[in-house]
Amino acid sequence: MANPKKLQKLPRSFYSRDSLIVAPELLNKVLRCHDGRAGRIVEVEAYRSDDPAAHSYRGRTPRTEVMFGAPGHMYVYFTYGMHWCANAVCGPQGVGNAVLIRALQPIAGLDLMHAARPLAKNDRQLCNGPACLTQAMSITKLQNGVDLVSGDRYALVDDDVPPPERPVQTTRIGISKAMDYPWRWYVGESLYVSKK
DNA sequence: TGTGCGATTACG
DNA sequence: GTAATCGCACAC
Repeated sequence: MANPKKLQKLPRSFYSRDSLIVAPELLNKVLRCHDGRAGRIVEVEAYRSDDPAAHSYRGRTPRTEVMFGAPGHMYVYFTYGMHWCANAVCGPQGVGNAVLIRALQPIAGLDLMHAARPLAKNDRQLCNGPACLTQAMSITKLQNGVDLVSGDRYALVDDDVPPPERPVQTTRIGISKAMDYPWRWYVGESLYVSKK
């Protein structure tokens, strides 16, 4: 990492704000696994309970229980019969905000990532999509609800690389509702985003 | 109890 | 362009 001596977990207060605020600030933060795997967040999308595209839009259900829980926890959902996607729960508890992590630039433990995701033909294909990065980082339903602040298996950390001054902002990918909301952000210079 | 559909990916 | 694949949410 850029500054190994300055690594601090994002505090609970970071997550307790609206996901529209948190999402662009998560760019360039680091998702770290206890076994050494780590990747820099280069693409995110915000979801909210007043947002027709959000899982939380129709209220609390068994699936979205974590999304309505305390901020700073990981909301992992299953989709298309085979894929897992990871979010950071944001906003006040009970509201249903989250930020979907859509792509990482792998920065450590790349050998372990390749082992966990053998279909990736190169480093760029390890984490360039929401379901790709969960494979590379071994995130499944077992991680649904883990605490990113006080837990020791997965954490989001700040290594003093600031978010980009001018992140690229676009509409979100792969949704069929609220398609006009410009709630996707990515690092424009990054080679590791899912789509440009 | 039944059914349509994904916050996707990989391959032809 | 499209098959793969299954749990969930909601209709019946």
